[in-house]
Amino acid sequence: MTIRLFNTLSGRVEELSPADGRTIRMYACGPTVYDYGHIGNFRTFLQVDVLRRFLRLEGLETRHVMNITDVDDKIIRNAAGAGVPIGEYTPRYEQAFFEDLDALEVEKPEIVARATEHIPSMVALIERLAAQDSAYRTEDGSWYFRIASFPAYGKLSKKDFSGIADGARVDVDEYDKDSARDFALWKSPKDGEYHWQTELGPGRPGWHIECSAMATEYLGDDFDLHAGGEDLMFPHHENEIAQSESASHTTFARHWFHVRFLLVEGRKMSKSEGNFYTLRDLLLKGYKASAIRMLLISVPYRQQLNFTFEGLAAETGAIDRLRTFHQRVRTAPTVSALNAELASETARAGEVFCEALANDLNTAEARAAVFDLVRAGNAAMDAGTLGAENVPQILEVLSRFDRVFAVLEDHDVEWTRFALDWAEREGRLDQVAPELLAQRDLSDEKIQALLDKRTQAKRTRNFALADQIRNELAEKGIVIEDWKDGVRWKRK
RNA sequence: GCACCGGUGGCGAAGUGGCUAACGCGCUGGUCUGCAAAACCAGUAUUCGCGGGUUCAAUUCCCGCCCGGUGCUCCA
Repeated sequence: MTIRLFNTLSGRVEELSPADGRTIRMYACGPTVYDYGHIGNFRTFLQVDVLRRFLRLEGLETRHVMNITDVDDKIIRNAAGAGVPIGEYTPRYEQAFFEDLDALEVEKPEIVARATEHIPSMVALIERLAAQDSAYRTEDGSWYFRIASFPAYGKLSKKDFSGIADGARVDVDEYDKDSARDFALWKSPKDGEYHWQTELGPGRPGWHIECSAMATEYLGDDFDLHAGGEDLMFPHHENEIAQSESASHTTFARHWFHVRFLLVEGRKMSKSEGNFYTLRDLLLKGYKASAIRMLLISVPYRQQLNFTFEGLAAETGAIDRLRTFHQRVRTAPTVSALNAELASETARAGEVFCEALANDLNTAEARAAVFDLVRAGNAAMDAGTLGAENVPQILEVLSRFDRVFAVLEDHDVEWTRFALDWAEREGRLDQVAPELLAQRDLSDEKIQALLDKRTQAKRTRNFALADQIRNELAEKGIVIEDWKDGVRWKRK
């Protein structure tokens, strides 16, 4: 199937295909590991995950590189504040980042590259630029990229810098560089800052150079796709293009994928608005990892998603319904005759699912197709017309769905427990929802004992006692369901 | 201020120059139940921010306005 995706560079929806016919070589800007990731960060990583999962569903391979920025101004500042070297400061946040990705079922890229482990590649790239006068050194020993040397500058973000590129020199004294727009490739150390001794002199890399160097090292001078949040378009990605193409004299990335920012409760997310949430904040409030994933991927990546707690609750319900259906299809009684109408609805759901994703990753339409199948399937099961042959067909579509959405398998309880353990270690139990805290002291055995007591009460028609036990458990977030074959319960 | 994107039912949203405007959640009713819960079924926008225009026909195209968001000195 032809996969069509919006390309920021051309401003149009275009076919995405691997240059070599089978492997998509892609680079996605990763995190700066100075703090815990927030839901805005994760929307981007999740949408890239949806893309790579879909590419693989379509039979392509992926060679996906993600960088870890483990040296930059914020890290240096925070590490200094904590009184530790940056090499001791960043690993815990990098680890936390990957734990969060695990909780969100984000597949790990084939290659994860740390900036601090690729200094020689960056130095080599800067030297190549310097050799052709695209880079220059300033008084203090820093190196800058000369934007005037790259006429195409601005082609990604559609900005016109021709006025500057004309060679008109801006005030040199103020910036100590030739043009105000020129950006740092290599920063000389200020009073005792951490630095590397290199052929360029002592210093540390600028932010943009790490991505250029690592992308090229693992993917070659030109590759298929480059991804990131919309804010990175300018200047970060523009600068990557300038550096890389100046050095290689070929196209850097052919396709550029940018994920839109989200709103939280209708407002832009910011610490001052009080609507800034990390993944862990939400888990401790009692929201499930799967619901967070579902909400963040269900709105197509170019739309401005409004992230709300009501939406989170809605997705929890939607996932329950899907999981219940999945289970029901596997265990429902069947008849020998194929339900032809259901078979054709199943086939259509499978087709629409892939077509929607192939059409610029329309996740909303894709999941709608699956819910259509859920309704049709349930109706057939209610009517007792589910054919034995219908079952594998439906399961195949669900499997297809889940290879991209990854929400059918229930790992929610373990991730919530993980977050609770983390909160305890960090002394953050005060941030945990009371319901979750109450549940912590409630072992499965205790719950079972209470349920037995309730069943006994019901048997003697002592409904007042039975309901009292049910209410007590409900207050602690334990939901009871009386089924024909016995009592089931779950942690809400 | 300049540039770009969006404004669809109670909420999140898909979509299209003309077919009953998807889907999820919620809500209402029903089946089931001691009552619930869960599950299932049914119903739930004469209408797509506001005003004008183009057209046989606009939510869908154009113009203006209002509102939200993003970028314009490294926030996904």
